[in-house]
This record gives sequence, C-alpha cells and structure tokens, in this order.
Amino acid sequence: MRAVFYIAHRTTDGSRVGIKEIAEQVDSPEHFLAKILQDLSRKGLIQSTKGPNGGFYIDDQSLKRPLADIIKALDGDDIFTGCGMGLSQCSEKNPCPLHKEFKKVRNQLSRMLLTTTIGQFNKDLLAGHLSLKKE
Amino acid sequence: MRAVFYIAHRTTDGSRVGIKEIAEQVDSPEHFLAKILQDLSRKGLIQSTKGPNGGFYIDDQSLKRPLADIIKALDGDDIFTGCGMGLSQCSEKNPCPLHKEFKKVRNQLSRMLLTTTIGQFNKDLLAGHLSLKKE
DNA sequence: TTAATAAAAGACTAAAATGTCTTTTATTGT
DNA sequence: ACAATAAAAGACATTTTAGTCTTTTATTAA
Repeated sequence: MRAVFYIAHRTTDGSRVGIKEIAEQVDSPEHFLAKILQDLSRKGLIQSTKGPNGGFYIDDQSLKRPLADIIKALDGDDIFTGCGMGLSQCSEKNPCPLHKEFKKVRNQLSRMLLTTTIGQFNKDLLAGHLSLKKE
Repeated sequence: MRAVFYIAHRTTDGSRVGIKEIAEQVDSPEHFLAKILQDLSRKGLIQSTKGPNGGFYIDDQSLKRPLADIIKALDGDDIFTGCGMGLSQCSEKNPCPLHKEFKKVRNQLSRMLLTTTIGQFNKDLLAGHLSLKKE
C-alpha cells in the first residue's frame, strides 16, 4: 500500500503501460501491485483495458483529481479527521490541549493534497527527473 | 501501540498507579499495556517500582520531556523525517514537488510536539476533564 | 524470612497487512 | 473462430503487529 503513489503517474504519458513494466520501474512485486491497481481502477482513479496493447492509463479527468483522492482510496481518510492524540472525546466543544494546533497542521496538509492534482504532481516530477524506484 | 498516549499522564499525579487500574481507566488489555509500559520504562520515559505499593509513575524530569519523545520511543521517528510521498530520492537537492510544503507541515508538527511537555499536556487535559477511554 | 504484591520477561496465539500463485475473463490481431 | 495478450479475481502463503498467558524477579510489610 505504501509504495503506491509512484504508479499512477508512470502512466500519465498518454499511452498504456503494462503492469510488468510498471512493477519493474517501481520495483514492487508485480502481483501485489496489480491488486492495488485493480482497486484503484475499480474506484475509477485510473483506467485499464485488457487484451493485447492493453494496460493501465490515466485519462484527462483522472489527471485532474487531487492526490488526496489516492490517499483516501488506499488508506481511508483517517488522516484527514480525528484527534491527533487519538482522544475520541476531543472535539470542538471539548478540545484536547493540542486540538487547535493539530487542526492547523491537518488543514495545511489537506489543502496541499487537495490542491495538487495527479497531473500536476507528475509534471513537476518529470521536470526534476526523479526516478521512482525505492532506493 | 496506538492507544498509548493516554497512560503516561494518568500517572502524573505523584502517586504510583498499578497497571490494572491504568488498563481499566484506559480500557486497553492489561498485559498488552504492560508490555508497552515496560518498554517506556526501560527507555526511561516513565518510572516504576515493583512490590506492594509499587506501580508506575512519572518523575519530575520525565514530566518535562516533550511529547515527541514518547512518539519516538513507540513508533520511531519516521514521522519527523523522510519525504511525505515516500520518494527516497527526494531531498533538498532534488526535491519532489511537495517537498517544501511537506517540510512546512512536518516542522509545524515537530515544533508542536517538541514544545509540549508531558506535564503540560496533562495539566491542560485535566483542566478540561477529558476521560481517556476509547469511546 | 516469609507471604503477598506488583512489575519484568518471555513464550505463545491471533489478526492484519503484505506478498505470491493460479485461474478466469476480456480484448485484439490473424 | 482462434490464439495470444493482458488485466481481474480469488485462493493461498508469509510477515508484521497486536494481544494473551505464564513464569520470574524485585519489593515491602508483617
């Protein structure tokens, strides 16, 4: 689940990319990756077609999705809600000592992830020619 | 590992507290909690004595420790370092598109956790009379 | 110095996350 | 239609994390 941001944008260049190639470029086990991509595909975040010349790709619409969508799809949105200290009673009415501070941090993070689209992130990435391998 | 912030400060009131009482107040399985507390105790973040009238407590020194110390002790300091996107190449020289933004968020979080001591957090908590149970 | 108390330590089990393998289904070129 | 390609699906194995239980060790009070 972790190593996953990588993929979405490997396929951003219009053409379709087979999972073998992706897995290789990202060095993540092929089948494992497949499972995750299938999940993202089911959720409409990426697209895929079967058969020869098939593979994964991302259409223009999906390129406009914020990074936050990927995170939510993969990890749920716990990151965006809830008390940072894990205190369930913590709320606006009854805030824990760090409630306000945490909120600031969280909001900043959310804003960042919501305003950055997949396409954008990718463009910038390519500009800096970063590889996406693990190490 | 998650439900743990709770404890440290349950014992902030000077006297020693048995694990059974803590476990109950925090509703976390006793033995599991014990393991964690032992860990924290070994690392010097909390104190304990055996025998009758023994239990866990926190001395004045430890009360002055920042919350960040607990997090580091329990989860390691991954939160405080590394690229938010999980890109290993990401660095000052070769920053990923969100590097700067992430850094800001991370720094804010660090500052917060470093400047808030256990004692302080606890005092504020008690003032707001929050319970520490899970729900 | 012994009995009771309470944490420390370690072996063990269960659950969840991660990763692998096999079969099925859809697509396309021949 | 058929063979080849590639993702989808799902069964299975491994590893990590969480949680339980039992035994040991230290402390204290009688």
